[in-house]
Amino acid sequence: MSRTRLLSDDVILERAIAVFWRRGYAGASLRDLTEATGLSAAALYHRFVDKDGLFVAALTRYADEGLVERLARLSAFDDPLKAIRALIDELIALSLADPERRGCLLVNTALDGAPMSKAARAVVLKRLAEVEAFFAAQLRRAVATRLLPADTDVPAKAAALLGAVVGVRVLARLDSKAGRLRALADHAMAGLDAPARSLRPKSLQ
Amino acid sequence: MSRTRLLSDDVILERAIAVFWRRGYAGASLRDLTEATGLSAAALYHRFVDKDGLFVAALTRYADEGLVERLARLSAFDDPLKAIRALIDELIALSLADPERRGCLLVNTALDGAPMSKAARAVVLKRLAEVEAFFAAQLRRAVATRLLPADTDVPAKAAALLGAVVGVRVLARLDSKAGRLRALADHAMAGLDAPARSLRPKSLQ
DNA sequence: TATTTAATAGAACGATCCATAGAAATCAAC
DNA sequence: GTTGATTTCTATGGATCGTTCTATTAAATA
Repeated sequence: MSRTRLLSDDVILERAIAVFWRRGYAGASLRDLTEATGLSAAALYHRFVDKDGLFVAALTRYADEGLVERLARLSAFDDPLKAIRALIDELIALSLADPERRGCLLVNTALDGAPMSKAARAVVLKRLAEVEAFFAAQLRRAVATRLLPADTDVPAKAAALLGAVVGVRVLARLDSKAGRLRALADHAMAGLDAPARSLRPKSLQ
Repeated sequence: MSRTRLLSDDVILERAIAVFWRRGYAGASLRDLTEATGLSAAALYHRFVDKDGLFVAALTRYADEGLVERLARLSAFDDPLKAIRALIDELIALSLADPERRGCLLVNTALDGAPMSKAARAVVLKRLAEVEAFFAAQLRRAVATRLLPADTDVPAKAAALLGAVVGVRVLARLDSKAGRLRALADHAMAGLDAPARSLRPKSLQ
């Protein structure tokens, strides 16, 4: 009963993601967005209310696209530790494959200081929490199958792994050769079956 | 032979740092900066040429203030591994002590997508490289004194530690209880004397 | 075909952006 | 007190910001 849309939401968001990814929220102007999407500002506003609405939609789609399938697929691995390592390796490969070195839109947004909506922040928190939950689930499996010691502090290790992933994504934005990122991954995995002990200062024990 | 300055560069940069830290580069308007510093835009431009000049000066001062003394002091530790751990712990304490949860200005800037000068990016790269160099130096000492195995891959481990620090700074911006950050630190230290082995997928060895 | 309804574009909005020009203010040297 | 150098403020420039108004287009329904 109405005019058909020239562009699907999919296409628009795909193009908007590229802009936000490259420029950040505050750095992405409406002009950038209209040029990239091929839609007028009025049309964008008609669909997404305002700039922040478009941003939240873009963020959500970015996570849906890059995270959901990946976590589901890796969760099906027989070896939970290999699932963890595979996730990190895939994110490294993604980072290295991007000639623009844009890192991860979610992580970039987490550090974006520009004033933005609570909704946008909430998306970031929720999606990173999904990654952490994935790690926790795999670690629990690993403990259950005795791949890791029974006294493993699963939440702590899951948080540490999330930190490692974030580290990879940030370093990937700087310059970082492939070797550095892999070193980070190796280090993160090595820390799993090596409970903190000798290296921890006495004062902190 | 001229009019005396109302405010020292120290004071101005201190206040400008607070603005850039809270808002990011693109998010910090000249209005924000003039209000925070108490100086007119013209006066700021007279001293720092343009917004980016002020930003670079602020970034540099931020690093000089937070990094130089700290790295020098910790380098004097007898135990190099304790020096590493102390740096991480101090950064965690700093992160937790900030009620605004602004993280680290250098790391935030590294991820800031907004168009900014090469000079600003260069400052970030240089200062984070200093942290990595500190880690590398301590690791070399640790190897020399047999605290770590002789075959330790120092550059790889240094990069991994830098990644851990970055991870701490990012997670600290999200919500992150103290426990999560300490878990990350524990994990990072644990990975040091545990060379990657069993957990590394066969395909990657 | 006429009507309805959503999607779109163009033009313009006020606000704010970064930046500058010119004058006023201040202090040291003479 | 005059001169000269420098800092500062006021005022404002043009550009761009995010947003909205109005009108047009195109498809679905009647």
